[in-house]
Amino acid sequence: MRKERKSNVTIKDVALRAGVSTSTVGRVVGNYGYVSDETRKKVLKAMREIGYYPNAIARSLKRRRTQTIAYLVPSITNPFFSQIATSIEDLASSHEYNLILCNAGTKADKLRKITNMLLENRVAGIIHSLPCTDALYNLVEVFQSAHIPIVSASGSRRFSEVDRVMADDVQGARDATRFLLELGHSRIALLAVKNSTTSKLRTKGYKEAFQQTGRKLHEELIVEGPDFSEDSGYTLMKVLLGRSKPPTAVVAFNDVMAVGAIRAIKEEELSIPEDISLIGFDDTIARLTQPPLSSVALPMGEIGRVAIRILLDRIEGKDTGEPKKVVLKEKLVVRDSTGQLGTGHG
Amino acid sequence: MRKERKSNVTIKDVALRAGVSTSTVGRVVGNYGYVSDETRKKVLKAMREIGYYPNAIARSLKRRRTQTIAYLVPSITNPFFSQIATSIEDLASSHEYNLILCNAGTKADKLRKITNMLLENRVAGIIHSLPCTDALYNLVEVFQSAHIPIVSASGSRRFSEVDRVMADDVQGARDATRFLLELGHSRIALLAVKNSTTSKLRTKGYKEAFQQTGRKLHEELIVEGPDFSEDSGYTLMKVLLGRSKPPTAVVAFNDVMAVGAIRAIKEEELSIPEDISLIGFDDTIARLTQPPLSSVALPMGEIGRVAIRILLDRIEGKDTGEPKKVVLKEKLVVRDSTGQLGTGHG
DNA sequence: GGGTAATAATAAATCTATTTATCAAGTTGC
DNA sequence: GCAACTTGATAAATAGATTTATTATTACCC
Repeated sequence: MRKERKSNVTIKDVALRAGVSTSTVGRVVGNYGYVSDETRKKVLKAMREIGYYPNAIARSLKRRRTQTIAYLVPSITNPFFSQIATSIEDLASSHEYNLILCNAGTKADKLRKITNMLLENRVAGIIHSLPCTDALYNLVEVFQSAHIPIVSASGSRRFSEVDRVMADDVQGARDATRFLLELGHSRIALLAVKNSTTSKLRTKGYKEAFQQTGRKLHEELIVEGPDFSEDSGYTLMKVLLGRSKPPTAVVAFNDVMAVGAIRAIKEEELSIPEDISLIGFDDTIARLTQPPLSSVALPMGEIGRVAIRILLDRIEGKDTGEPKKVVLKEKLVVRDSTGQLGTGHG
Repeated sequence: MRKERKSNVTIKDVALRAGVSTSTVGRVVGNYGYVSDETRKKVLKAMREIGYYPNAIARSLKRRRTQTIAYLVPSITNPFFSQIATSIEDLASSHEYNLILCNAGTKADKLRKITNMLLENRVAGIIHSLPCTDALYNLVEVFQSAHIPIVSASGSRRFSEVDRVMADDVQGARDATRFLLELGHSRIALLAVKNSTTSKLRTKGYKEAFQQTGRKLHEELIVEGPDFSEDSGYTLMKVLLGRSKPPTAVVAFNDVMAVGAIRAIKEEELSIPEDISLIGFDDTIARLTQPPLSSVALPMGEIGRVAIRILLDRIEGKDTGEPKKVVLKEKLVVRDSTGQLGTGHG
């Protein structure tokens, strides 16, 4: 014989059962105002007995705010975003906020629809990792004028009126390149990607490393692929290896492209790191490659945590200052794909 | 000079502007009852002019139901779950439902907290991919008695009163094993995992393949690791290769363990597939291994789609029948890690 | 004991959209 | 011409919790 838990038990029923007014029950539930210990006990007992749990909808309506925030991503299957999502969810949940996850995809229509949905649902704030598009412009404008805070977590950097948290791609690429330079390499290739803001920043960091160490930069070793795929990495690496003066080290835009590069290198019967050193970016599948790949890890967890903290401060009015811009360090994780120049037999 | 979009524009303001009653506006927005074309136009015009968008909270309160469903997973970073999440989100969104994503982790407390949160927020239904635990029992019981539909999407199979959608692990493992048997292998190892229901089912399928083809099963080639990690795969494979009669083919519980196995095999200077054929499960990173791994693909997208369809039918009362159990086919994707027995030089 | 303050509890208003009951006006039927 | 019906719009009740204004009670001090 189990207790039937009806969803329509209200504060009124509790009040009736406890023999007090609804407002008194409200004060017990909401933990505000004056309630004597005796009354509180009575009320709590009644609540347990009839299986009451508060209605968040009604509460939101009255309070004119919800405990819901949204996180918008291009694609949740991308581990980069899902890790940010995890850390956001974690902190949000411990502050009693619910997270709506929105897969915005790449179509403008979808994002417009999501924008409306979030407005109608009166979300308390949003975090996004979206690239700059017209639909994002629209979203930012609409939420700004509705005074709902927005934070970009490794999303578009273009809106100076929005709080932004991002990884320092320049520094990450610089560190990776310097590491290779210090190992004695100077013919260091960069596998980049066309039309990518991040790629441009990493290229900048790559160049800075040469400047800072006073070493000669070989412009022709910067090659650009059409996308972030393994194939792209493979093709670029093939081209480099086909040249009369191939590189002795390579920085790839991400781990997946690095995997493509590994395939190309092995096909030419060269070995890593003896003949060629290789560094990836993202540190997602780097542990699993053969040999395990040195890779620049992005602080996904930290990006999410900082973003949600800023957002909560904005929501709760603890921070009314100017829009923030937080830049977080990237960190090179050294594994077995990088080695001193000249240890090879090439 | 941009139009200030205030969040507190109500149906009342629209009514005032259009010169009609609030109920009339309500009928236009909600698209019910009698409204003359002329009046409708007037109202729509007023809505546009003052930037009105309906308040989903108030609507939910009155209608006594929300357009929100929840998807519960152990960890969203796992690509298996994030792919299911994507397909759920997709269909939910096109049916005007919002998705709350809940990372339940492994702690019972967290799931209990989520359970309460979802109840308080009056979600219309939930889908989960959670393993069987006490906290899940509690969740199922609570939602059942509140008459909120639940669907298990590749989660616990134990609740016969809940709709369940799952992949056919027996069939997947059977097909993979048969494929190897047909290539001439008979010493086929299985890298399993302790205390895993899925592992037990795959072991069953593995055994069935031998029975069906009338081939001799080597019990000693079924080995169990403590978890699903790469290390676990590596260690198990090392043990197998150390034996006097090592296997000529291996079925690994998942792709990550297969990567571990690859590492072990290469360490012994053996090659794939010449000396040893290898099949993984999940088809997540299989494209990226060296050589590209043959792997049993699970129908994540289909699982999500079927689950959300069932859930929506339950929510909208279109399906009031007995709990369903839908079993979906797994599909072996053949790449380069599998070959005919005896082509090797071992 | 009267006056002030602090404490407890209540009644009633509020939040916004939906929906029912109601009313007014116009149409049809006999 | 009056009842019955359809159409179009309105007023008011409703959903469930919060909050303000209000009343009742107790405590304390001179």
